[in-house]
Amino acid sequence: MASTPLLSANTAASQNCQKASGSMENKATHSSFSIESILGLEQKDEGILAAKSQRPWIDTCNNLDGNPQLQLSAISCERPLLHANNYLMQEERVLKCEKYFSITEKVSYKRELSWYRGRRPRTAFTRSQIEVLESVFRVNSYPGIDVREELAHKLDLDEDRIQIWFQNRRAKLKRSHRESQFLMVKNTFTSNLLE
Amino acid sequence: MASTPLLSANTAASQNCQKASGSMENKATHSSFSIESILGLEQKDEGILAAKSQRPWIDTCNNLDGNPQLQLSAISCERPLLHANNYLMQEERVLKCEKYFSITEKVSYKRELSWYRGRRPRTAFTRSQIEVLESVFRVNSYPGIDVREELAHKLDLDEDRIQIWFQNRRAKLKRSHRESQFLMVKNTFTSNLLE
DNA sequence: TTTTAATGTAATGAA
DNA sequence: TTCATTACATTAAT
Repeated sequence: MASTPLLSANTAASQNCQKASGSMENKATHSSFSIESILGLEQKDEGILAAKSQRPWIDTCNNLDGNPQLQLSAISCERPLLHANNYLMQEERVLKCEKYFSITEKVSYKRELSWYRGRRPRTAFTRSQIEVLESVFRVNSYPGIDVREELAHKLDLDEDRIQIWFQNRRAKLKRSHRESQFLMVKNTFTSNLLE
Repeated sequence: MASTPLLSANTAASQNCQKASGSMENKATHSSFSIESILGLEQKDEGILAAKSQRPWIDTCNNLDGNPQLQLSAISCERPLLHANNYLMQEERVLKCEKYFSITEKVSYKRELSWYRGRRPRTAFTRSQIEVLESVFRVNSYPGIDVREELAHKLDLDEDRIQIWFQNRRAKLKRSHRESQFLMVKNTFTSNLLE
């Protein structure tokens, strides 16, 4: 086992490209990588000051405290900075903010945290909601805005949730198709070898 | 919950316009939609001939038996049927299948089970592998594809394992921070009560 | 029992 | 929109 902790690497190659998960081409530059590429590039820009809120679930914070500083600091970091220092600072800020919530407004500690992380709390669809969505998906995997609005109303969900659900569902279908295609090819290939 | 499956809708409005995600204007025509708009458009294309199997560890089954029936029944079910009946049937099939394995090929009954359950056998990282992973994690908890490939090569692991490990490691870090923060809140709260 | 590898999927951003 | 990747909840192996 190589005991070199991979931290002594160096030289060049500071690209941040992400490989397509599941593809096996491009072993290009399998040589070494720089410290900079590990600590990587934090070229995270801040597209702050957007006009309309892209994160409606954060707005609930507005009537809970009069300290915009807290929201900004919590929202501004797109990438949740999980490494040591920044991460802790982040958490502390969230904590301070939490003091401004009343008991009743405080849904749960975890939920607040994810809010201030700037990420929408994960929606848990009910079984019946899934059933309806699936039944619609079977006949139309590309519902227009009208269908989505109708679904949103009938299922008591945001239209955005519907849209995202169909996007993810299409991705899942595509994945499963890829999978079955692969198996077919593989089986054909191996059976050709055997006969 | 509305039990009407939304398939009985009707009349007009068959546009397929996509709303800008995140905007909340234009509630135009929030009325109903036609069957045609649901059934519509099935313009499914298939980007076929994609490369990699999503469950490569199942492929090893090929050289262990000449009974594709077993593989098919095992693979075809996405959710590995964890409830009573199906699960038991599954186990019996695995047992029968196992007769075809030679001693050397038979790793362990449990391992076979997890294969046929469609779940990857749990990877047991060595201590030295963990050490390297941890040392990299300390400086960068979001390694790019280049770093992951490098790690995979040096540690003799699949790149997928590296990726999953970092995902779980990030989740663990988050959890521990949550917990310590929670303790801090509780302590602050109680000490405020006491003074 | 606890820890953690593996899985499924909602959410996000880039192209 | 797709696509890759993330967070997060859950399952299950150790």
